[in-house]
Amino acid sequence: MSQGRNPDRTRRSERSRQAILEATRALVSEVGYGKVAIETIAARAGVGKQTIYRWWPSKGAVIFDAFLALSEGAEGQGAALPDTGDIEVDLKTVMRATVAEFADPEFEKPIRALNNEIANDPDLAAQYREKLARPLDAVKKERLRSAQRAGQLAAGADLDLVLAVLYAPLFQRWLHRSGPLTAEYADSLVDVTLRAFRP
Amino acid sequence: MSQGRNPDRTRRSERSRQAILEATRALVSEVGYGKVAIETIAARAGVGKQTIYRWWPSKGAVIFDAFLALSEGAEGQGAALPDTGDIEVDLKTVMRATVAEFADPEFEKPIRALNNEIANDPDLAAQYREKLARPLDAVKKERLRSAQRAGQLAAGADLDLVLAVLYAPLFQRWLHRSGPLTAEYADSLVDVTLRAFRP
Amino acid sequence: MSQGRNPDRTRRSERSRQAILEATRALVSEVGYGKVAIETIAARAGVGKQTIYRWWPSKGAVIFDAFLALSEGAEGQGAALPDTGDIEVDLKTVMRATVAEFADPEFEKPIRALNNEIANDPDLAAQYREKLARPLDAVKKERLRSAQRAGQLAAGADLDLVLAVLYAPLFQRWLHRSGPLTAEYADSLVDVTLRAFRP
Amino acid sequence: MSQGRNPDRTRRSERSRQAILEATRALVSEVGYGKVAIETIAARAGVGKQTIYRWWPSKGAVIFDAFLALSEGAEGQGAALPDTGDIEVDLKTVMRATVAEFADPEFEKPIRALNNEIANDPDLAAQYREKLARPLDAVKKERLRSAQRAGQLAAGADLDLVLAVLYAPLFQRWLHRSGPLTAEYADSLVDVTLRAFRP
DNA sequence: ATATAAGCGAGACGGTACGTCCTGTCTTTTG
DNA sequence: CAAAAGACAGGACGTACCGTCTCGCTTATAT
Repeated sequence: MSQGRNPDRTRRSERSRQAILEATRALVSEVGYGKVAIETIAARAGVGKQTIYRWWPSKGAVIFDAFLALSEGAEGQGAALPDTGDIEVDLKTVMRATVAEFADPEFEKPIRALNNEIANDPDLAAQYREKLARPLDAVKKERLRSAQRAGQLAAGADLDLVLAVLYAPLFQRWLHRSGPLTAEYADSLVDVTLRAFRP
Repeated sequence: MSQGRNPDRTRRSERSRQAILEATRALVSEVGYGKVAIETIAARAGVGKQTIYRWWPSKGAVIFDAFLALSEGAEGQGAALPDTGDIEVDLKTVMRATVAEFADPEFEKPIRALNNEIANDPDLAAQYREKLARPLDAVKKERLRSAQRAGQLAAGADLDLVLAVLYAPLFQRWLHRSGPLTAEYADSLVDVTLRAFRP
Repeated sequence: MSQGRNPDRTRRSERSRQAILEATRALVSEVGYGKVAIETIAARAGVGKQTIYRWWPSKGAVIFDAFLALSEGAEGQGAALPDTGDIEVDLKTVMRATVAEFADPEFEKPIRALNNEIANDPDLAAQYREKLARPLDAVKKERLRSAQRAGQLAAGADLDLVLAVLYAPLFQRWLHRSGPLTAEYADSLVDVTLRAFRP
Repeated sequence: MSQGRNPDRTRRSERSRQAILEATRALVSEVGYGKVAIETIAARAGVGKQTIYRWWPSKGAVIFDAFLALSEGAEGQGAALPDTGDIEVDLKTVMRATVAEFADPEFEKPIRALNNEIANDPDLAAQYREKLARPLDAVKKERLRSAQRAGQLAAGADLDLVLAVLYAPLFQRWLHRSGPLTAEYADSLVDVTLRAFRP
């Protein structure tokens, strides 16, 4: 199906849309989720408030979109996980990177903001799963399937469960600040997972 | 938060304190976390706003206290986990109960509210860990240690990690609504965990 | 405002013009002057907002035109005042009719709206005087001149002043609601005027 | 029974009330009635918007109060009209002063604003009549009664009607800008009135 | 037993932000 | 190719709460 120009007949201003998302990103990073006001976004974006309310149902939706849009390009490029042939090595590489990302104070506020929206709005959660989580998981599962083929992972393993065991503890530790996010922790999660799902 | 050791120290009105916590619980259940206003709590509790501000630093702290107080009794009573001698059976019992609790629509809003506070306020997160999570974890670890002694669990297993692998996937699925909370899911988490940490 | 002498000059849509004026009249009657919005007029008239802005400089001008247009026909027809030969009788007839008109709740809102525009916009006031007040006054003065010729009114009387004494008290009483608008009041104004200007 | 402290003691801030009225007066004079915004009044007065909405039902009421308050002192002092014994001389003095006042461009905007409110809000009109118009009329009627006693005015004259004939034409000329406000016009109104109501 | 001071209910205050409405301009689409 | 449809930046509306600040009143020591 040809991509083409957008045949949809909305008269929506792309310029304003971009300005709003950009201003939102900037403000969330600067003052944190709770203190971002629609009025401030509008002012910063040089946009009338109505233009925001016309296209988004809530502040949460704007913030969500702002960061969703940000990640939409990345996902296409970093399409595949490393595959050295050794699943343990590769997972540790990936998990350590994830740990580092979470630990980066720069991303702290935006990620918490995004998470907040997801946790409190079922609609946004659904969007998140479909547009962000699922594609990212697909990439990871691809690598896991490769490991299954290589006999490094149980053939019958439920890959969603594998991912949950791998990532959920890390996520929870970050969310509740219940412990330090270290490379060691990343490694031990990989170890546990591989032990649980070895052939 | 909940008052100090010496109750004679202050002239704080216990009646007002209870009314505030009770009103807060009711309001969170009725309208959800985001829409609870201090003014509404005060009105519902028949209390001046200042009485709230005098004793709690933020709305989050009130909500947090409201539910912390609720759980404070429970923890003492249900002190120990079942111990039939079979760790798999016992964990499945406990996990299924947890799943049921999360799935209960009645507790949906309060637990999300509480989680919200924890995720966004490091101070409350610390309190949560110390007053709620740690005691509950201690009880579970006790049962795990019993399993270690019985040779059903690796002797050297990091029990915090065991609990993380057991509970975090469930928590994340609930938080992000990424799947149904079923007894089957509970069971598979127990299976995975025991496989990862068998002697 | 109402269109120029040469109708071929512009490509203005007469259909739209009529629809706008009609919608304006309806809305003023329904919700009163203060609450009539250009957007509502446009919607009701099935017209783009721009079509209103293209031809009128302000909301006041539209409202003014709407009622000016309404009176434009009437003035030509009811060209002359009754002339029974007795100025007192005739003036009382006319004044009682005026009182009745003002007292009609149906015309309350439109007349107040029109007056509002006149009182607050010098340009509209000038138009009003020229297009509405002057012609109407001319008709009345004609009758007064007839009375002068009949020796019922001082020959040198300033007819503008006569009309002012006759009508201004009535107008003010209506505008400020400072008293009831009755036939008796109409009569006493005629009596006073004739006393002041008898030959 | 001792009077004591004021029992209907509201907690209303007199300071804020004054600041609001003062700011309103200033703004009406500066930008005219139509462009005064509640938000601007609040900002100028250093007051929260709610403090205005708490005590006044509408913008009109604030503006009305602002100018009512202004006139409240004056009325007590300038209690009596001049009484030289010659009603014609005294009325001309007073009417010329009134004409001068209306002609003063300084008072143009406030008086028009006040009139606007009265013309469009029956409640404010009632207040106006009672608090401003009636007391002022009472003073004038006192002088007219003195003239009746001196045989310069018909004993049975309806004094309200006398005042209407005297003032209404002037008021209407000012409101609709239908002619210049001159001393000559003032004089001729006095002449007409005295002719109509001579003994 | 009495003053005295803290805590209390109440609620006004200066503010910030909300979400809606309308203005007057500009752009796109349609008949 | 004119006009409807309607998006846009801007800004005021009136409401809801924030967190602070008196008010009088009650109550519970600490003289």
